[in-house]
This record gives sequence, structure tokens and C-alpha cells, in this order.
Amino acid sequence: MTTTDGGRASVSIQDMSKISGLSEATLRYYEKIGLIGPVPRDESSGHRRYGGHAVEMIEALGCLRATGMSVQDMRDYLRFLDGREDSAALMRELFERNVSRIQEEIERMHVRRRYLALKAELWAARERGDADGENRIVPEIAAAREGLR
Amino acid sequence: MTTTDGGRASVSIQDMSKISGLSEATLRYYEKIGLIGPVPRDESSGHRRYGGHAVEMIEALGCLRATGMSVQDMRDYLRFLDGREDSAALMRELFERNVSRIQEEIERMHVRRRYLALKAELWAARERGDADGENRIVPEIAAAREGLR
DNA sequence: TGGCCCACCTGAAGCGCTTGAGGTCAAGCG
DNA sequence: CGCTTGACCTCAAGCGCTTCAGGTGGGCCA
Repeated sequence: MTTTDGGRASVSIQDMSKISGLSEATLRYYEKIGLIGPVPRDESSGHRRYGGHAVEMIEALGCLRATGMSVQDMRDYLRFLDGREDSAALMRELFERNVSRIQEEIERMHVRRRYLALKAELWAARERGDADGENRIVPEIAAAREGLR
Repeated sequence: MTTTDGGRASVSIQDMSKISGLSEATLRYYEKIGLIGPVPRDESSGHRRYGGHAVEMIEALGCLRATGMSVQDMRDYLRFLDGREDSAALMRELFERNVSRIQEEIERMHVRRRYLALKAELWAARERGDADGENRIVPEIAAAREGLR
């Protein structure tokens, strides 16, 4: 998992990927756009070696990314963490905003699920030649469509 | 909304966008990738004019897109609609697959919401200098993190 | 010592759109 | 009549990644 390198633990990109849940490509991408890094390299091979501090930070980023948080919010998160400003309130707001975002997404998902489930039922009715069933479902689909924005 | 053009109704891209909920850019994009179209043009201006058949089709696509259905599944949907194959079963399967997809997304969303809500609580506790509260929340966050994949 | 494989590297292209720049056509107004 | 306005056009770039192509360093085996 980790190799010792002059007394300090260092982690390869593959292991960093396993630890954080971010793909190797994403780790390179985040470095390229300046969200993390620059990551120190192994002298001879030029391979990335993530040090203790970076490992924890990127592990946390992996969780935030897994919630669908935007890159901009992750940037703010890192800024609040590291800055000596009184950032507890800003952090709370950042996370509350993201809870609301998820909440809204969940609600939209329910509407979508209902619409798609009705469509599946419609075609199931057609499949078994059930014209009555079809006629019952059609107006329900029309109603469900309204909620889809 | 619609203009009459030699007895046939035709719809501008702006109105098509309002009807379908797809942006004008998306309508052009879908045409470019061959999902819809080619759309006939007004002789003199070169502007797109969507005809009756296309309007209904694109309206339906708008609903499917609003559920997060993939472009490939929308292609299949159109193929099943139009083909003379016995497509009711294929349609049912397509929609059932998409219901499952949404169902899984909803479940993941719940986990994410919990994680983010705990993070918000953590910073709220820090904000009011509540060390006990903090200590109560930290292990809950660790537990919630497990579900984030 | 040569050969092989694996982990890693970079750069470019693709996905599904969105955004923006720059230009055309038709209608309305002073 | 020229001018503005608005709806539309095309082409190119950007977003947040993923995927792919082509190349290098290091360890292990014969």
C-alpha cells in the first residue's frame, strides 16, 4: 500500500485511487486544474508520490466528490480548511447548501421514477394486449409528465 | 406559437424548446448527432421549422431526457417506436431498466444526504464551540462515509 | 545480459451538453 | 431609407471527466 521513503510514508497513484475512490485519471485531472497539487514525484521514475498530508486531504475530497459536490465547492472547502479565517459558519453553509441540492434531486428523482414506471406499465399492457389497462394508464402518464419540469 | 405554412403547422426552434423543455442548443445538438432530424428549413431564412410529426416525437424525447435517460436509450426508443418489430417487450424492458437506474440513484442520494447533513452538523457544533457535540458527530460521519461507495 | 511485464507518464479525443463569438434575415420605426 | 432589434444561424471552446494511444522506468526471470 505505502512505501517508506526516507522515513516518510508515500502513496502511489494507484493506491491513492483505491483510498480515495477517485480514478487515477481524476487524480491527474484535479492536479491539472489546480484543485490539488502539485504532487511531488519520485526522482528517477517521475511517478507521483502522495505524502501523508495530501493523502488525508484527497481522501476527504473523494467523499465530497462522491456526494456530487461541485469542483468549485470543493475548492471553497479546501480554502476554508486551510485559511485562518473563522470558517466554521462558511463550512456549515457550504454543507447545508449541498444538503438542499441533494434534497431537491431526490424529489425530482421520485417524479422521474413514477413517470418511467408508468411507461413500463403502459408497454406491459400493450405487450399482453390489454387495451383497458392501456386506457387507464395513459391519463396517469399525462399527469406524471407535468411534474417533470 | 405555431405559424401556418401552406396549410401545415410549423414550429420555430424557440417554440420547440418551450414545448419540449430541451434548450435550443440541445435541439441543434440532437440533430447534429443524428438523434433527430434532419429538420426542414424555411426557404428564405434557413431557420428550422419543426413539422407536426417531429413536434410530438421531440416532445416525448424531452420527457425521456428529463428523466435522465441516456442518448443511446433514446435512440433505441425511437427505433422501437418506428420499427415494425414486435417492440412492446423491448419497450417495457427499456423503461424497467431505467426505473431501476433511478431507484439506485435515489438510494445513493439518501446516503449522500446523510453524510452532508452530518458534516453540516459538525461545523455547526464547531461554530458554537460545542466540543461534546463534535465528538458525538465524528464517529457518525465515519460510519456514513462507508456507504458512499 | 536481454526480454517482458507492470505501473506509470503525457497528450489528445470523446461525451453530452452549455456558452459565447460573430454573422444573416425580416420586421418595425423615425 | 437606413437603423435597430430579435430570432436564428454556424463554428469553436469549455466543463468534468473517461478513454485511448504511444512511450518510459524498474523489477524479475532465464
